[in-house]
Amino acid sequence: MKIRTRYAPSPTGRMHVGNLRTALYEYLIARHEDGEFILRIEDTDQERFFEGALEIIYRTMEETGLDYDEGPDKPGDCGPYVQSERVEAGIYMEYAKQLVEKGEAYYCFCTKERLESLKQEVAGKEIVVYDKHCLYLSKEEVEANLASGMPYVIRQNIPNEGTTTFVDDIYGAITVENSELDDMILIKSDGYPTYNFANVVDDHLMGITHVVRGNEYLSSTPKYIRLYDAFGWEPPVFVHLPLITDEEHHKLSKRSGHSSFEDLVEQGFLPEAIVNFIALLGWSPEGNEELFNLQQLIEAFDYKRVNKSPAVFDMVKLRWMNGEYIKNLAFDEYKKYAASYVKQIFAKEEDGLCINADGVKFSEAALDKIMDLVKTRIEIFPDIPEKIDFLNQLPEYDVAMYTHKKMKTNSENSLEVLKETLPLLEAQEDYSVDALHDLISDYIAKKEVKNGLVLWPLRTAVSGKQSTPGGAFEIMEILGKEESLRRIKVGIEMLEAANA
RNA sequence: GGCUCGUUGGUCAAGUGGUUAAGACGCCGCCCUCUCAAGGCGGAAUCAGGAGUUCAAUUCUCCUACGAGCUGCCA
Repeated sequence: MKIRTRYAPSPTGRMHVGNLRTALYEYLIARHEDGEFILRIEDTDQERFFEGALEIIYRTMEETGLDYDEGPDKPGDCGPYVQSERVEAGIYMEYAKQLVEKGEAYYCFCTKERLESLKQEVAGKEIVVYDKHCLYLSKEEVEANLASGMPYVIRQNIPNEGTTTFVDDIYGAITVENSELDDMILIKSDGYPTYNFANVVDDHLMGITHVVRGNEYLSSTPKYIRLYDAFGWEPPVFVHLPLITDEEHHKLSKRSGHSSFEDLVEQGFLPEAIVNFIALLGWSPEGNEELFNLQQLIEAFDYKRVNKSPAVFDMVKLRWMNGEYIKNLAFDEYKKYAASYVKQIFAKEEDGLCINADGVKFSEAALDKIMDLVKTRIEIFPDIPEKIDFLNQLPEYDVAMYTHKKMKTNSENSLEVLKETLPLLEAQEDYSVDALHDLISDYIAKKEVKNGLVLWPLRTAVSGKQSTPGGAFEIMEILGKEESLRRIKVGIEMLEAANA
């Protein structure tokens, strides 16, 4: 039989990474076996409905590459794919009534007040166990209540004796006492089904073979099993996933900065890297490889290798992985993301040219060089500005920076090097890296000193920073002759003042 | 409180009744090097605790501890 999985989010906001991983695994399980993957919108909670959430879902599926075969915007044979539309079609009520007729469910007219009175406090928490009060209403009473328009819900009738067992493909056999299972509500008083009910009905009607969902449903799954049994339906394969936590081993929260896919993208992470990273949270491939694109994940994904224990969402490793993806990006692709971060450091932009605080103009080619320099040195795009800010303006730096023990430089020999190279650089027209390299190498060779003795002062003068992406030649090439010379002269003045 | 699930280095994790208990991130060191990265090489670091089964348990069983989830007219 062909595998069919579904991703069934509620449109309540941004897509949480836990949900995204569930969607990913559902997608992967289906695609690995050449099966079908469908999208179903579970908007049965009218209060939590969030305006734009549907668009977020579509966009996220698009950006992550999780294409589905059927969904609200891709009609198939099992529509509609939005639960509120299915409510209008009367689907859930019809099935609920079937259950009532079978005695597997019943109308409940209990008021809020009565339910309140059932509340008990245990260990600081309020819990309600429904007492099946309305199960014992006579048929006449029920008819009369319904006729009078009294509000009602429909509840599942679970016996107080016996046990219910199901087998989860990851966690194995799970058994619970029926007496532990509450008579959960199937149809709410507004006529909408609860998640619990709609899920079972839709999964069956849509031919879902593998139900993949978070661990938090593990302990309520026996109730679903009883629903399948009550209908006489074959239950699907259940695949429950371990949860994802923050560094404190708590459920991911908004505060921790990794709560949603969109947050991550806004922080400068690439969708592909996010997908790759979350795929490895709760699942591992057979080999040692860790970098997988979606296609490779489809091939490698054997859901039997999903593990049981919760996983911490490690931002540090995500950053590393994102850096790997950035390094592997083709330059043109990389440029699309990086350009705005490079441009933002400059004072202004005129006629497509970036102009720095001192009026130095940077060509398109110079910008490309900057981006290239920074490509292997960042993990996320927002890392760029602070690495190249010195290009906008020579920072105020301490002369002490010219003194470097390992380079064997000090303020005296640094001054000497700058003064000696200045005329050479003034005479030089070609400021390409290669040409500068030849020029200075020649000077170094004649002077018979180590590279560092010359290049450290030059790089310092031209950048004013302890560390920079690229070396003296690269920086001079980008700054151009005029600005490079100006900065070297500034260095000479500083050193002369210090040595005086 | 009850129920359910989980526990291999700081983190992601492989693995098995007998192994020197993989690999990755991070950390540390070395090499390369004009700085920072990248790259290369190396290092420290793990089977929650206790019983039992067994010739042998990280692996099987039980208990304890700890953690998480559920216990909604939320999903």
